[in-house]
Amino acid sequence: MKKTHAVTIKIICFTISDGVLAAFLPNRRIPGVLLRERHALEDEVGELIGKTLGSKRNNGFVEQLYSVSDPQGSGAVFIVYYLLVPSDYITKGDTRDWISVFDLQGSYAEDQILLYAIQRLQWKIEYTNVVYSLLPSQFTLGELQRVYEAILNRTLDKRNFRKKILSLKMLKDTGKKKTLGRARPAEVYTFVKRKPTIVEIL
Amino acid sequence: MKKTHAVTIKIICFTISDGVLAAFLPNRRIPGVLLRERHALEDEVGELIGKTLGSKRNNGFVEQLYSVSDPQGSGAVFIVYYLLVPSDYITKGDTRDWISVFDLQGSYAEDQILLYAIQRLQWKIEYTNVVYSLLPSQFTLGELQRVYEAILNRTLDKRNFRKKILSLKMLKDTGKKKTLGRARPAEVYTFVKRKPTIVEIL
DNA sequence: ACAAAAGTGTTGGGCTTACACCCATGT
DNA sequence: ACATGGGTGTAAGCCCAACACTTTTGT
Repeated sequence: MKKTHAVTIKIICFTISDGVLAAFLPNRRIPGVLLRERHALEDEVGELIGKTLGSKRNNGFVEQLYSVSDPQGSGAVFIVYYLLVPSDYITKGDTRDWISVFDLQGSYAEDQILLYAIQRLQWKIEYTNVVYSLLPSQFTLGELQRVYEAILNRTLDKRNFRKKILSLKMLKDTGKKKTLGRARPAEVYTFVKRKPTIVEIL
Repeated sequence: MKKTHAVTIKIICFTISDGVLAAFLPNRRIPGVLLRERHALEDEVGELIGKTLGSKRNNGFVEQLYSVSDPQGSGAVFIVYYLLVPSDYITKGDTRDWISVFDLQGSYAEDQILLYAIQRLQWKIEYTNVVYSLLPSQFTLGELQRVYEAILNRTLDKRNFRKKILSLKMLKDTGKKKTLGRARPAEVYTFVKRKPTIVEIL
């Protein structure tokens, strides 16, 4: 009686593309790889990211969602992660493989997993700084707000947003300014820490 | 090149014993079983609960914590759960295997996992009704409050606690009264739902 | 000059916290 | 009668949500 199992790692890659939260779903499936023998989960996650996104570096935020066994009874185990990458980081894959997640209707098998991943992400950005992994190192408060709005799928009040973010001391003012389009230049900020950090809600 | 792995399910059993949050840790280890081939995770979780606690029924709340691969590089995978059981439900195992969790000092290998499990549990009881699985079907507000205090490891204000709990509409007043020790009899309540439910925080 | 995004304060309501005394029973 | 836990209300502070106008630039 053997007790070994095929273990598959699946990763939902999120990015913000054209101001919209999108997930990488070629053929409408969440990409996965079999965990090789004598390999650690974290290493394989890195492998899979490289394979699907065409990049070896991994500076995005990764979080494990949960593990499930195959409902068909094969005994196969799936371990699901999600990942945040800035859109300019993507070098591989068809643009059409990126699905705007708030369009999906629950009609595909894996949509429940996606919906759960979105919820987890929405919770996470409320009390951590993980959005750093969706932004370039320098950005404006407007750009940051648009990232939050894309993930939360609703508009936010500009003044309240700024008050809250600045009170959390997540950001550092560079003193520089940046002009986008034909409008007043905006103050440029960077994140104090580019590592996942729980920010005090006071 | 085979791609199969030993998958071990581990369960941290929590209970409230003498007003203290305790975990079942025989030999100071988190109990586990190897996942058998062609078996689903949930079934094996039930098995493990029966084996370790000596009961086939499982009416406790179970939640998956996360999965890790063996840091030694063996490729083994561990999937960790935690479970809430009322203390009178336990029929097997030495009383001394139940460790008061706020006594532990991080000196054992698995203490980090335990600390994380406690944190998850603390979060969970703040916005769900899962404490039902630590209580008999009928109980007083005082008993409920002592469960919360045991898990959160701090005292709570009696009046504020009652206001909050009652406003959440988790409980149903039975009209009955129950007297504990030499004191005024207390109103007896039951949970409206004995299934995990997210309660509105308004 | 005008369009477009940046920047800036105040107010009201709701929630959370802190806090002290009387009540009903068992011994 | 006294010890024990049950039961109750109010006030202050804090956080969140709503809301409108001026500023600076590009065209």
